[in-house]
Amino acid sequence: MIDPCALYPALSTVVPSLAALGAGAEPMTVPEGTVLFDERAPCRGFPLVLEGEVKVSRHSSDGRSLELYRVVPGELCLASSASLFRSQPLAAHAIATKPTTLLLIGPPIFAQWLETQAFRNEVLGLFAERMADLTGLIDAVAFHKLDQRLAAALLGRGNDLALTHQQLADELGTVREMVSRLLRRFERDGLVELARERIQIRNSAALRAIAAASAN
Amino acid sequence: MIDPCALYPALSTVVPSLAALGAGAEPMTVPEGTVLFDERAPCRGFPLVLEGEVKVSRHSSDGRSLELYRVVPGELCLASSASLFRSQPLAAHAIATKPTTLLLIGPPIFAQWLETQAFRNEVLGLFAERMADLTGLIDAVAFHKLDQRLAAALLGRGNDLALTHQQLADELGTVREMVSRLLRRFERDGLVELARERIQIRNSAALRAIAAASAN
DNA sequence: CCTCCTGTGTGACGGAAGTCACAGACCGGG
DNA sequence: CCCGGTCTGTGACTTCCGTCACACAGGAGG
Repeated sequence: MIDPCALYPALSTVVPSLAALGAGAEPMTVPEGTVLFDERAPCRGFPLVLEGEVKVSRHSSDGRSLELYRVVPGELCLASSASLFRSQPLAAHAIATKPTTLLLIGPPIFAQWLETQAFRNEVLGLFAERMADLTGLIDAVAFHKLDQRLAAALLGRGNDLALTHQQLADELGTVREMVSRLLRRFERDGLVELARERIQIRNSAALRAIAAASAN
Repeated sequence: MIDPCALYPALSTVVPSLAALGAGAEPMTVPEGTVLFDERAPCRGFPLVLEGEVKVSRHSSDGRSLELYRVVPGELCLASSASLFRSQPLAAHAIATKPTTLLLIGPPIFAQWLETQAFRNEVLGLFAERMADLTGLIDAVAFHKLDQRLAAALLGRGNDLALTHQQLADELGTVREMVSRLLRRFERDGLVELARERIQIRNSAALRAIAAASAN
C-alpha cells in the first residue's frame, strides 16, 4: 500500500483530507493494458496515479498512433482533467502500460482541494509541464527527421530495452518498417545491438548526437 | 479604453481588485510586430490580452516556423504563464500581430487572484483549452497532409483573406512554394480565387471536405 | 517612364517516409 | 517435433515535400 502523500506533497495539507474522505476515495487497481479512457470518456473524475504508468496517445484514422506523453506516479492525468474542465472529450486514448493503481477524485472534492495553495501550484505546475512536453513533441514531429526522433526515443530508459519495433513505431507515429530499417542502420554503425524484442545501446553518445542534430 | 472585467468575467470578483491595484497594473500597449517574448523570456508576469492579438510560434533551426496558437482578448498567454510556473523558459516565440494592449500581472498578485474560485476556473479552463489546441495541432502535423491543413487554415476567417503565401507557410510550418502550388491547385478546381496578398474563398464546402478528408 | 522590391508561378530534382509483398527467424504449445 | 503465431529484415515502388533556380507581375517612388 502506497501513501499518496509521499507522492503528492500537497495532498497532506488539503481539505477535506484524504483520510476524512475514507470510502469516497478508494484507490483502484487496474491490470496492464486497461483502457482508461478513449474518445468517448466514461471518465468521471481526476485520476491521480499512485503506481504504474499510463500512456496517452492519439490515433490516426489509418491505424497509426502517436504517443503524447506518459503519466507516472506523482502526476495526474491532465488529459482527462482537461476534458473535465471544458465539458468536452479530448480525443485521446489512455492505456495502462503496467499494472496501475490510481485514485479517482470527483470534481466537487477536486474543486475544494484547489482552495489549498500548495495543491493549486502543483496542478498548475503539471499543466505547465505538459504544455512544455506537447510543444516539444510538436517541434519534433514538425521539424525533426525520423532517425533523430528514434534516437531520442531510445535514450533515457537504460541501456537494455525490451521493446518491439512496432511499439516504437506507435510511440513515434510511424510504421514498423521504418523503425526496423533505422535500427538496422544504427546497428551497422555500431550504435546498438539488436535481438528479438531487445535493443541494447552500445554508443549512447553517438545516439545523443543524432538526436540533437540540427534539423537537416 | 477597454474594461478588463468585460473580457474576463472572473476579474470582477477578484481580490485585490483591479481598481485597488491602481498603478500596480497599468495596461501597456505595444505596436504590431512587437516581440513579446523569445527563447530567452524577459517576461516578468502574466499577460492578459485586452485588445489585439498575439501569435505564439515555434521556430526550426533551418528558418521554418510553425504557429502554435493565437492569444486573443479574454485569454492570457499561457506560454509565458507556463514558463513562470516552472521557472524555465518555454522555447517559443510570441509576437503581436496587431497593435495590442495587455495587462501584465506580477506573480504575487496572480497567486492571490487564484484564491478566487471563479478566476481559478477560468485559468484552468484556458489551460485545458490550450492543451486541446496543441494536441489538435500534433494530430494535424503528424497525420494530415499539407493540402488538408492548408484548407483548414483558410477556413473560419471570412471569405476574403489578406494574406501572403509566406505567412500561410509560417503558420503551417512549411515553405512558400508548397503553399503557392497548393493554392494554385485549389484555384484550378474553383475553390478559391487568387490575387496579390488576397485569397477569396469560392467554395468553402469543398475546402471543408478536403480539410476533413480521412488521413490519406 | 524606369527601376527596385516584394510577392507569385513553375519546373526539375532529390530525399524522406510510407506501402506492399515476402522471406526468415524465433518461440511456445499441442 | 512440428505448427502456428509473432517479430524482424529487405527490396521495389510511390508519393509527398522541400530545395534550387528562375521568370514574371505589379506597385511605389524617383
